[in-house]
Amino acid sequence: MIAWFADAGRDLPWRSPGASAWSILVSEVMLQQTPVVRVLPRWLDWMDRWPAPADLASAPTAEVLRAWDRLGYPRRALRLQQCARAIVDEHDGEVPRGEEALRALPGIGEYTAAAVTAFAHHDRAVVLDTNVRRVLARTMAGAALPPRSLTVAERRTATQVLPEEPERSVAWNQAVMELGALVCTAGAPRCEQCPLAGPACAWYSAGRPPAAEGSRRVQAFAGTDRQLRGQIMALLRTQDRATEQALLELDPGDEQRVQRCRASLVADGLAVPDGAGLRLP
DNA sequence: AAGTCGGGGAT
DNA sequence: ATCCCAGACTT
Repeated sequence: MIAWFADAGRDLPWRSPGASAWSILVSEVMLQQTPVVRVLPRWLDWMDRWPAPADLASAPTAEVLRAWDRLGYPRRALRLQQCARAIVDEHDGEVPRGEEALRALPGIGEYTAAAVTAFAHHDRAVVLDTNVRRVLARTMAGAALPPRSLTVAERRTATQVLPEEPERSVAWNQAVMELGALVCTAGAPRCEQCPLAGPACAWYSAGRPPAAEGSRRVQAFAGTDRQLRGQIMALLRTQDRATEQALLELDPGDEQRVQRCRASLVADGLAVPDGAGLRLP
């Protein structure tokens, strides 16, 4: 796996030897539910503009939200700035070491704390993202896809296969994630390119049986509050403010929905009232 | 354990 | 149209 990564791994800027712990943390937050190709340009601009936690901490929040652009889930941008402020206030401006201290930061959950521990501090940590879960589900459990939510069995397996030696554990984490992203993909896995194709993979050995028919039942997007909230945020990013008229035009048929979304954005701190309209905080 | 929260490219 | 993406947080 580690040899495969050395040969096939992507050359991403947050993996360069000169990348700071903060820049790696920023990349991990941006990559939460957002593909690499879309994060790349935003991350480059972001790090050029706010290279250290103190820079982001003192930036106008409206500019932070604009720089976040269309990465999605803009609450992540808000939390990232809160994270920067917490690092400045509580950790002397340095990304803290240790999963417990990292998890106490806004927007840093189990996965990101482990990823920063491994990739920024080069300490041993059980990194379990969607890619690792899928690779382990196939190779170890013989299943086409991992369970819907993270289970204790998955944590146990991931801990079991993680190399003891810290440097190797970091390389392993990086390699398994990359394998899941490039080869052991959700849709059409490229088993012919996989170093684990064969006895090393239970799913491959079993003839790649299809996933059980579990209705994933993901929330639809068109017509939801999520979509309208996104449209409102897009409006606020490009124009300085949005009038009530402009907001209502986003969904002329449902004023209730517009008002509901407007109120929820204010409640989330993503927008502030501006007369009857809205503006960025 | 289930819901909510963006957005875009692939299928 | 549906799926999927280096998840976090609330209920």
